[in-house]
Amino acid sequence: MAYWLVKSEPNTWSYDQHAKAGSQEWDGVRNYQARNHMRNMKVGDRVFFYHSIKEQSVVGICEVSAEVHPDSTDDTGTWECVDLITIRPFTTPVTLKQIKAEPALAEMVLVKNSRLSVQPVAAKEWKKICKLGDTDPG
DNA sequence: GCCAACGTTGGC
DNA sequence: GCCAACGTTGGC
Repeated sequence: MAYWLVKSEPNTWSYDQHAKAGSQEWDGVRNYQARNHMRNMKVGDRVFFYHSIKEQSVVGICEVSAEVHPDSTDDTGTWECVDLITIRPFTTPVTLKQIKAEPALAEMVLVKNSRLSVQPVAAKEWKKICKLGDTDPG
């Protein structure tokens, strides 16, 4: 099983909104690197949900509920997306500040390339962040 | 609100 | 195919 991280501005689409929506397309991604990561996602992979801009913290865990398929909001046929379903919110959201302060997380894509909206997460990083958030990693 | 970093576009 | 210009993102 692989681990990932997706980003969203909570003003545009928040973890709570996604929780209410159930299994839901992760649409609107218009970046080739991000799309390529989504192409590699498998059903059951775990995904961190990160709130950018205002909150700047990892707020919850999702699971891939459908493999990559055409993005219904794109009529050019260029862009694809997966479906995600929320699993559990973090007991304590883990802030970007905490992540940057943690040497074991210095190599995270979130730190190195803050603009990439869909990114891989190493198993070690996954465990570490779950621990920081006092949340079950499974 | 500013600005740095990154990705994309388009002229040559 | 290169590179300058532009737009967008997101941390500060």
